Amino acid sequence: MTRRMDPLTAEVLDLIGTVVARYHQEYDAAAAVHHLTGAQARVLALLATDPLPMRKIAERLKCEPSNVTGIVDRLEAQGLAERRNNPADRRVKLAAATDRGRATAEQLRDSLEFAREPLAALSEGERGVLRDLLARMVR
Amino acid sequence: MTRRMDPLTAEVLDLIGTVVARYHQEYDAAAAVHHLTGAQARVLALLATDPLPMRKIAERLKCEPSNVTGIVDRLEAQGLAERRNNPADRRVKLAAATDRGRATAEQLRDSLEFAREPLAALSEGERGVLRDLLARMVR
DNA sequence: TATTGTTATACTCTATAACTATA
DNA sequence: TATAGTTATAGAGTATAACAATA
Repeated sequence: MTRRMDPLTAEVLDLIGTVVARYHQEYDAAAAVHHLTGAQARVLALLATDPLPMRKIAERLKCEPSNVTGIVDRLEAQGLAERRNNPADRRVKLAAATDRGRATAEQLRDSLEFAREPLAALSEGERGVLRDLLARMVR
Repeated sequence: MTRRMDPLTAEVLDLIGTVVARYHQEYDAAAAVHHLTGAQARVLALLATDPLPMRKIAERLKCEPSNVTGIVDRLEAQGLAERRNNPADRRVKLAAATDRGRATAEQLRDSLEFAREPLAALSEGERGVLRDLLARMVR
């Protein structure tokens, strides 16, 4: 059922594994500065753009809705998010970032060292090439 | 203390975020086929190459040594790994993959859909460019 | 009846601290 | 004393199943 892959693809895959590991380290460290876990920071980043029903957050995170309850609870406990009722459908609760939550999300995004150190090693032209290749991979 | 980043860098960072998310989905799904969690699969992949002291595994995973105990316990319970004594230093325990463990690790690696579908969208020349850019990012 | 969010439960991963057996 | 591994503990994320409120 499995298939061998060519050496170049294996090499790229290995590098992506390294990038993935590095990305998580940096992301979690940046989140920890604000006393947030990675999952909490990810949800806060989602809410910073727009309020979202709990169910939609679960879809974005690709996890079960029951898990979102706890994550939003912890954001709420830190005053970074709040739950709002939806008059149009009273079953729905909208999670929304507070002003402090939005400010934290912005700081978090701007402080991602990952964006600077590793990417700074590339010229602007090379970053453009990288963008195009990644975009086609992810498409 | 934070600094704005240029739009191109932000775009690349976003793409990397997408790649990271996709990578984890695929990796965890591939691991689940073998009744393994992501962490267990990662340790098994390490052991497939060479036996390692518990302490070294923790360093590679960048986690505390106490966590490795449980992960290796679960691999051992499935007959995929075993602990061996080190005669040279009897404090050390070497975790080693069993034959079944090595076979599982190989299947796991070859079954990584991530390597095929997204990377297949690129030509061999493009994969080479991607490898070089990622290698320079990662150093 | 179906859907939204929550609660209850159990498992894994994580860090911290204390313990053991070696060195 | 110091080091390797374990145990104990607590917090967080995860899936599953059952539940209340609402549609």
